[in-house]
Amino acid sequence: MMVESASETIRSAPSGQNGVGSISGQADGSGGGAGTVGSGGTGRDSAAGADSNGEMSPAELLHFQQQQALQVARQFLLQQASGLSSPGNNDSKQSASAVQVPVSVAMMSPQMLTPQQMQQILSPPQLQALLQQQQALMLQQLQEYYKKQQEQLHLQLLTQQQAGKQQPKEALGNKQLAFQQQLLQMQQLQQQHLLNLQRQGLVSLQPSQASGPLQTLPQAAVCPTDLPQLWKGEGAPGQPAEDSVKQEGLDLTGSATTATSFAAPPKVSPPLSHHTLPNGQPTVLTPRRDSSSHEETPGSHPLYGHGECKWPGCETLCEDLGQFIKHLNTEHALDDRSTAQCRVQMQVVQQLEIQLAKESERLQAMMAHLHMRPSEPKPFSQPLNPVPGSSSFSKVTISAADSFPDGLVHPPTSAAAPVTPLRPPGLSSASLHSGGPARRRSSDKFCSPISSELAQNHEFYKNADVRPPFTYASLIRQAILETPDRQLTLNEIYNWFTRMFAYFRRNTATWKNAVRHNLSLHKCFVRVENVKGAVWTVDEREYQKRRPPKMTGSPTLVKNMISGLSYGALNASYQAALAESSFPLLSSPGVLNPGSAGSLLPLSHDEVGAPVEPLPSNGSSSPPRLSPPQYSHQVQVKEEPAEAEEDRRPGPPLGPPNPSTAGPPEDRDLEEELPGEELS
DNA sequence: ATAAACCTAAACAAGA
DNA sequence: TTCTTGTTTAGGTTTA
Repeated sequence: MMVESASETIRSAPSGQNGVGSISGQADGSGGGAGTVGSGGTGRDSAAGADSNGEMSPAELLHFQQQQALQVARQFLLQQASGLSSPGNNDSKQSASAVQVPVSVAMMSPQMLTPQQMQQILSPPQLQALLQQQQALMLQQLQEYYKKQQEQLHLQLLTQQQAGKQQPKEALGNKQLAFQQQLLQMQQLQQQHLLNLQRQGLVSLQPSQASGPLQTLPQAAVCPTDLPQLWKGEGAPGQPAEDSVKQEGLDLTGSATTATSFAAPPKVSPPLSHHTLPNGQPTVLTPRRDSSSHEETPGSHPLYGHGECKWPGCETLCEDLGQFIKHLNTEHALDDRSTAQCRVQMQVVQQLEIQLAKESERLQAMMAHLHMRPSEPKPFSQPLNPVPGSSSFSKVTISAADSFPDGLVHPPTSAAAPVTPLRPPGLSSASLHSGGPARRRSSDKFCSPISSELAQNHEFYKNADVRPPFTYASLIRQAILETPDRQLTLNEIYNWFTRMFAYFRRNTATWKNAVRHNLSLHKCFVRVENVKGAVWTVDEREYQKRRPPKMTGSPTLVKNMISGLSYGALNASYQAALAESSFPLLSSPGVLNPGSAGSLLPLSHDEVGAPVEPLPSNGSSSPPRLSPPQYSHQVQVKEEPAEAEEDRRPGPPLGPPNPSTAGPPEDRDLEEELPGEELS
């Protein structure tokens, strides 16, 4: 930071006194002490306005993200349901990094949100951003999760063998020891067990139709009863059954324990635990028999993609399908480990379903509350239902040998699948892609077209008290560029903010200060003196200059963008980029039609992310701050003084969401550019 | 761990 | 004197 301002810091202000400590608070009182408090750690962004609002707590934010994640998960589920039936599809989809999102989702836990936050959640831009973020996050989580799962599985398996059904992993330590001792015996037992399983019916279970997510589990969970029994016989070195509870997720064996285990309800998500084990139904294991199943699918295999084995936690590289099959048969043969993994997978799926159901419910309630009728209660319910592909994963997936692999949570690699997310009626298509939690600057980083985003969600921002996911700088720039003259007085900028965003109708002191601060701080904003005052213009070159560093080449971003589900977003981005680069005004809805750009879709991240530089940025020395704007347009200083009035109101009681929207159509400039804006 | 980009708060100065 | 506009600092958060 110093750096930037440094150059200009020549100022010789006698600031000595101000120094640090002046605690005086003449300010608007909103932020009494240092901002510290208000912003509360992480969640800050959304809290931006938090000073007074202060609604978003870190936890809430987290929840928010989780919600988004669920959404993503749901989408994946839907996708699977719809197209997946054909294994082939999978392959194609897998092109991108296989994102196994769902799992991560399963690990999330719900929390409460305040109405306001909900609004935020629904904000298109935020949603979009959130989705993107979530994807990246999920990838990581998934990987980690798988690893852990595997480890746990292993341990648990061992444990179980030793102790018998009820043993919880807690005792792992002991169990391990015991395990070592009895390892041999165990193996033998295992073999027997496996044989039994095979006999019993590795055949898959029929996807029973579960009306609710939960039901699915029980049956699906099925694990061969015999197994437990066998293990039981072994007698484990004392392990209290109590612990079992903790395992919830992994409680594979559970079934054996059946009754007992149930007794102790898992703390977290009750449903899960019990799902595990219905009476022995061989189902689970079935899948494993991969060998047979794969063979069936000619050119591809659900567990094979991108040259590597998709078995949870495996990732072994296989040159071709043949090799993969071989690998599958050797490494993932029907053994205890594979079995356990299957069970885990089952659990994962079940958890996801449950979680999804819960979150869906909540989402619906939220949307209903916000008057945004989710036209899709069905979406998720579907998954739960016995829909062919997706529906109750647990059952279907697992049971059917073939489906099984697929059932593995790996989500169809997003990228490919054109997701048709559910969009709240009220939101524009653009909103869809918008993930959510978008960090405010995200848009900036993504070079996302603020203009397009704004154009498309104009109404939304105008009416919803949601903080726009753009930086002050980008907003200011947008405001300025939207005018014919490409110049605005400070007051006009203020007006633009309040007119365009409901959010900025509050806490005026705060954001206005921020606006002024940004104008002064960023070189891209050039102040031009006029007889009647001064106007601010944008030095596009400078503006563009500051972006590259952030955005370029961030693998993560790229990933996110690719896997970003909605290519709609890409389209929007692209369009916006174009619009921004060439003619900001183009951003008007009519011009930028998402649909039309469909063909452009296949952009590389680079294209999308790369800063659009309309100007021959030779990167040469950027003229110091006051250098004349190099923006193509000559800046002609306006004569007319800004009309100040309207905004002065400290907090224009926009109380209600619909506020002034109709608002002060003060700026004629704007209206010209964004016709229809005032319409609603 | 660090730097960069952002954000918020706040002190000040100049001018109306 | 008060308010607006600008400029700077400072400190905190997030992200790469």
